[in-house]
Amino acid sequence: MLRFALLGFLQYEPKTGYDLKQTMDKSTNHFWHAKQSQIYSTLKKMEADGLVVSHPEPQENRPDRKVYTITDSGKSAMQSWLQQPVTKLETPKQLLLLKLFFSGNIQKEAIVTQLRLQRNLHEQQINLYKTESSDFINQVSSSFPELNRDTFMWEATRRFGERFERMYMDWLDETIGMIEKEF
Amino acid sequence: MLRFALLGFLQYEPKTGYDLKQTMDKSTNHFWHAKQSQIYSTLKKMEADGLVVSHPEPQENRPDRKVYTITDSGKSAMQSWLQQPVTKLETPKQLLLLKLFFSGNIQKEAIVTQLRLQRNLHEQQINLYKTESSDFINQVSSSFPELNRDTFMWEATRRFGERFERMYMDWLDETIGMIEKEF
DNA sequence: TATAACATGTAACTAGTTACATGATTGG
DNA sequence: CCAATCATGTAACTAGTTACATGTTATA
Repeated sequence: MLRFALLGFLQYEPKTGYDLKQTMDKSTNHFWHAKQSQIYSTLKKMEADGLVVSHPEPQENRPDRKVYTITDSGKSAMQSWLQQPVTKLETPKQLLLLKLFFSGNIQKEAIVTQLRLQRNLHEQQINLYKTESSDFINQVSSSFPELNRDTFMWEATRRFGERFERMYMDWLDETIGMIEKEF
Repeated sequence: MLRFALLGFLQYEPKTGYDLKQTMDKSTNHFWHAKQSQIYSTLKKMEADGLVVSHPEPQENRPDRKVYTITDSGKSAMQSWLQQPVTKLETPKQLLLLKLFFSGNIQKEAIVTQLRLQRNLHEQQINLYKTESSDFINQVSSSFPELNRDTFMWEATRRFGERFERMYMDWLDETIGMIEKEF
């Protein structure tokens, strides 16, 4: 599926594997991420499949930049993927919940410490959504008003992130409270 | 990580790969799942690593049941895993958000249809949490009061699921509303 | 009559992670 | 002087999915 994330970004403009990593880290990171090495190898396969083409851009004292451009075939693959309905729920793997599920014989204090640590992490994350992510989207939408339908969607995913973190923190607070009282 | 899910269940009683699949599907499915084939191959590796041992149980007209029992080494591996803090946030891959992120050029109606379909799926899921999951936990906790610390944790993960689905539905409703009005 | 439940697994594949290798430039 | 940024990639690995293979018994 990473290929569709990459195609999505290449629809805006040609980019290198390195650029794509930066872009993903700044934008889709909270619902789609990839390591640099996976991006490089996926781009290679995508070129073999005719979804993108690469052109080397020579540089001094650096490896050439390898700039990937989406092809017509890539564009239509992307559009048909976007049209396809998502008919199943995703049940992503959540390490913390797995650990908690089997923590019946762990001391109260250790569990509370574990959950408080998570609470801090989620608090940091919600702040990022409210500041950095929000600022970035506002900046693009005021600089490029023609992208308003795109930024609308970016904002929708940002709102999801914010709601998710809020929900997670509320659940942690509730659970920590219950453990302290009842466990 | 699947190994720890399997070890967790084997702490209660010896089980076959087939049993473990049934158990996971009924309990941890919303935060940890695996295919039957992955469970079989993971158990094999776990036996090679000394975390479990298997004993064949002959049956008539059926393949032998291969019953796995957790070893002392498996028990201590599980306990030390449970003690380890989770220090990073997980950012699981979410296909729907990825698709939505790149849906700026898709017709309004197609997006709304996509999101309404999701809404139905999440509504079904929240109902499962409120009925089946809840009933199962209540049943175990009244039949086996000695497992009350375990069922407390199961219930905590169930509440997470319920809150997650509630949040997801609220976000979908908000987003559908905004698309209908502003997009 | 067919399909679900029981019960095992292998093989081939895709996806993703970790570690390694190279090497210049810029900023603290 | 050290770390970060720029820029590419390969190799070995772990994790997970899909498809195949086998065969009985109970239920609808």
